[in-house]
Order: sequence, then structure tokens, then C-alpha cells
Amino acid sequence: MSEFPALSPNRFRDAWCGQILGDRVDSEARIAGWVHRRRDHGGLIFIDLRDRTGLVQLVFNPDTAGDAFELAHKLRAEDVLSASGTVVRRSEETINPDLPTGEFELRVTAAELLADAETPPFQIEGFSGEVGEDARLRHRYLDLRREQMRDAMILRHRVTAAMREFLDGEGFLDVETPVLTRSTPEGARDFLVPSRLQRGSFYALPQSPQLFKQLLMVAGFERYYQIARCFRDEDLRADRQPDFTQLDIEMSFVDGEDVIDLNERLLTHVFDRVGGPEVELPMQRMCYSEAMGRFGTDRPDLRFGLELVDLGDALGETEFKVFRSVLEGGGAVRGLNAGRRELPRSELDGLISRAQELGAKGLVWAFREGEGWRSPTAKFLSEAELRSLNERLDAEEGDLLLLVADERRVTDAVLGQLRLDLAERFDLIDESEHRLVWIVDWPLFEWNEREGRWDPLHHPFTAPAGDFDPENPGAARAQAYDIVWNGQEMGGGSVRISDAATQSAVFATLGIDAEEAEARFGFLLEALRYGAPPHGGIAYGLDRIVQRLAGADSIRDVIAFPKTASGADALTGAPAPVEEMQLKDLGISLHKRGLAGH
RNA sequence: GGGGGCGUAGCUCAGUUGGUUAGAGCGCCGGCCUGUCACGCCGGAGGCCGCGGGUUCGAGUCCCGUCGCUCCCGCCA
Repeated sequence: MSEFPALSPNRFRDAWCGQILGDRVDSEARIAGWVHRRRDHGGLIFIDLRDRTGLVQLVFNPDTAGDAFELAHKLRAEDVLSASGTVVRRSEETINPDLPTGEFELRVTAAELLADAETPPFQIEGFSGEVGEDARLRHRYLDLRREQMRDAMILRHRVTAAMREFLDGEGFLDVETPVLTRSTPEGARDFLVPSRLQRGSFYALPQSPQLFKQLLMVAGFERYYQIARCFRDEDLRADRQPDFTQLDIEMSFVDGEDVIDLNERLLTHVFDRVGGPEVELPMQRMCYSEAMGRFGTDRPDLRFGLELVDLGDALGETEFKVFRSVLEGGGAVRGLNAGRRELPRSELDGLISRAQELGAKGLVWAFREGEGWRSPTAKFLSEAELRSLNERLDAEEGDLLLLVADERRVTDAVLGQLRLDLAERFDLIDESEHRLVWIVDWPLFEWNEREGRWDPLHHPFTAPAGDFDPENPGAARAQAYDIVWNGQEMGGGSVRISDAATQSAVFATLGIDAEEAEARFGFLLEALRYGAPPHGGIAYGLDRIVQRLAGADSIRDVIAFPKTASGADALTGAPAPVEEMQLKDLGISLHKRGLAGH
């Protein structure tokens, strides 16, 4: 999109407010937009007129503006105005260098009020405070007038336009898949839609178009993409909405390398088009086990250090019961060196609480002091052990060391999160830096202790790497890849299972027996028997990509009409009760509040 | 489901140890003003202190409950 789309001149306007009208000095122009600000000097009135391209100053002089002068006096913020007049180059001393159009102004000769506006509930711009999000969302159409929101939405458009441009050039077909569909097991709760024609049955809103895009590969479309709305009925976060948007891509006759290569070119194309970070190709890759080992997470933020270190073999003979029992029970003692930090006792206690909140039983903190530690825990450890730990942690005098002893899963989760907390606390992240990394070589399954079963790390359609041995699911590797950007998961994909036998075997491992597999995924298994090409793809969180490109704190800032943390639409009031008749049509009865659960 | 933070004028916020008539900036309304651009100057209006209950001679302030917003854990790619 060009910055100033061509305008067909009409009675409202023949130019954009943000347009530099240098080539029209001394000639006529007509402009329409919203009154951004009025500066009424009594005998001379300035109006900043705003449209989506920017601002321009209108000058109303009683000698030249005629009736429009009286109108200008009555104008208020956010009134909608069409004004015509002469484009004038401002005199040197009246140029506003802060405004792109600041060398020019429109000397108004006629103006028409197209709509008057009530006083907005909050100022659109130009005061020092930050308007609360609550107020912004209730009047989102006003919030979207703010420059920051307008730019975010334009950026979003440019991102999707660049994606379409690239994928179109690579021969991808944009195919729409159903929104009313059957539950596909992505792991999250489904949003359900009751069927009127088949009472008692429900559609599910798609958590992703996963199965449909695979069917499109079976159909022979070979290259598919869709900017697809997806739905997950889980609690919200700054980077999670119940309905969100994926860039969904699938390709045939490819292996994982092909998919990664195409996506690296896609991302750099998009970044190039919208002024995103410069990324060298090929992008960095890190295998899952390395990410977990060094950072305690499968989505490491590589912009700072504070890496995790395994300390178990420095403590093989330790008398310290806490460490010893964990190690004997197959757990791990891991730690990180937070660097030379000063922290009051209250903050150290805060770290302990945080570690407990994250699932640890406790947290050992220590400052290196000489060859040993200043720490409540120091007295339980031998001098040799302290020296050895200092060495492992590369600790220098005064460095803050944090250790967690627990199951490996817990040590990683806790230290991985503490690492992020510390980076924030000590401002270790250079916000101008961008680190993208592919996480590869994933396990196919992980053991779900609570449910006592194997779960897929990605989804059940991910192809195993090499031969799949159903007898040893824990050893199976996946042909899967996630793209992680500054510690945030931006997209994930895999090569898919393209033969029915393997798919059935994976279902069986996941505890889905043949009967259930047939009932839920029979259509997929059948499709795979009719000649399914090898295929794979990826899905990106579009909102997150735009959020990061916009430098926003929340995906809500790059979604036109987002939901609040409780899943409500503050503007429309959704979700809302419905008429009794609607429920009756659907054969649904609600338990009355107060009766349910008794 | 759990934990933290917030809720006072239209907006953003202050409000001391529980004390008399609840403040500021911006916005809004009126007046003045011919080169401002967050215009300036003068004047003014505007409050269910989220809601409900309790303690107290007295509650914006303390306690209990509840609702809303938000961040995090769980959950979720």
C-alpha cells in the first residue's frame, strides 16, 4: 500500500491531510477529516485536521474565510469537517518542524461541517498521561483514531500484505476452511456452537485449520496458505486471546528443510517490507534438548546470558540432605549465575517465593565470597563443594548464584523463569536487539504424569523422525520446528504423518484406540489411504508477530477489537445472555443461577 | 481454580495517624486574544471515593463480601 492512496476528487476532498502539498502551493486543495485540535486566537483560528494519513493545519482568517470563520469558532474536537482553500507555504518563522506537513497550511476559504461530535470520553491525543485500557476498549473506535493504534493497524495490514505477496509469488493458494467444524485436538478447550438442525450436537470452532490443510494436500493443492481465525477457550494473557489469527501454511513433496527454508525467506521478506529486524540466513537453530539444558525452556530468549548449569556431578558426595535426596531420587541440582548484583534480603526472599510459585520446594541463593559463599546454605556444604560449585557456575567475587534442586522438569521451569525475571529486574535486555532461532529435534511425546499417558509435544499428526517404535515412545523424535523470536514462540510446524499406518500407531500410543480413532479421525485416516503426498507446514501467531514488530506490550494493541482478560468484548458486551426462544430452538435449557451445583 | 496490583471528577492521578467543606493536571463550559501548533490569559461547572455490609462518635482511609480491569501461576502453541 502506498502511503497516500490515489483519491478521486469529489465534493469532500481531493487530498489527504498528511500529504505534503508542496506541488500545489498557491493552488486550491480540499481536505476532509476530524478536528484534531483548535487554537482560537479570537481574530485568527487554527485547526489541525486529521485523517488516517496525518495532520495538516488549517488557517481561518476573517478576511479570507468568510462564513467559514464563524464555523471554525464553533468547531470542537472530533467534529468532521471538509475544508477547501489555498495551499500556502508557511513563512520561515511559522514552520512547525515537528509536523511532516509543517511547512504548509491550508488557508481556508470554505468549510462544511459534515458531523459534529460529542466531547470524547478521553482525549484522542496530546496529553501526558496514558489512557486506561478499560476506557479505550469501551470506545475502541475512538482509541483507534490515536496515532499509535492507527499505525499498529496499518502495520498489521502491511504484514499480511507482505505475507500474501510472498506466498503468492511462491505459488501458494489461499483456501478458506470452515469455521463451523468438528473439534480437532490441539489440546485446548473448544468453543462449541450448538446445532439447531441436529439438536444435541455441536460444532466446534477451529483451534487451527490443521486437518483441513492436510486434506488440501491430499487433494493435490500442493501449496496452501490462509490467514485464519482460530479459537481456543482458555484463560487469556497479554499474548493470548480466545480468538486470534494464524498465518497457516502447508506444502506437499517437502521435508522439514524445505519448509524451514521457505519460511526463512518468508520472514525476511516480511521484515524487509515493513522495516523489521535484519536477519542473516540461514537462521540460528538449536535443538530442543540444548534449549532446555541451557535456558530451561523450549522458547529461549537469546538476547542475554544467565544460562542454566547442571551441578549434580559437583555434588556427588554431598552431605547436604536436600541436594542428596533429590539426586538419589533421579532429580537434578541446577543453577545459574546472575552476575554481580546487590539485592536486599526482601528481594532474595521474593525470589524464593517466586520459585515456590513456579513449583520449586525452595531456592538456594548465595553470593560468592572468597572461595566460598555468603549464604544461609553455605554451612551445609563442604569447602570443596563450594569451590566446585563456584567453578561450575563461573562465579566471581560478589556474584549472585541461584540453585534449585528438584525433578529436572521443575528445575528447568523455575530457573528458566527466574532467568527472565532477573533480566527484567536488572534490565539486561537490549530492546533494539532481535534474536530469532529455530528450535528443532523435538521429542515426539512427553509423559503426562497427572493423566498417566503420553501426550504429543506438538500435535498428533506430527511425523516421527525415522522409524517409529511404538514400544519406546519416549525415544521417538519429531520432525518438528518452532520459530522463537526474543523468547516468544511465533510459529510452529512439522512434517505431517502421511500414511495411515503410522498415524494409527501414533494414535494408539496416545491412548486413542482404533474405535475412537475411527470415530474422531476416520476421515483423516481414510484420506491418507487415497494417496497422500509427503507434506508439512507451519502456523504463525500473526498477532504476536505484529505485536513484536510494533513494539507493543500486548497483542491487544494490534487487534482492532480485542477481548478483555475475562474474555469479554467491552464494546459490544459479548458474551451476553440470549433470548429464551433462541435456546428453545436449540433444545438447550440452562440451569438457573443458584440452582446449579445443589 | 489460585496469587499479586488497581478501582477517587469525562481522562490520568494525589489524598498524611480514621477527623471538619475530597484536591491537582488535562479535558469541558463562558469571556478575552491575528501566527499558534500540548497556544495564552481570566472565570466557572463537574464527585454514589466501583457496589454491598460491618467496626467507629466519625470511613475515600480499617475489616468482610462482591463486581470490574490488569499481571502472573495453573491451563494453553
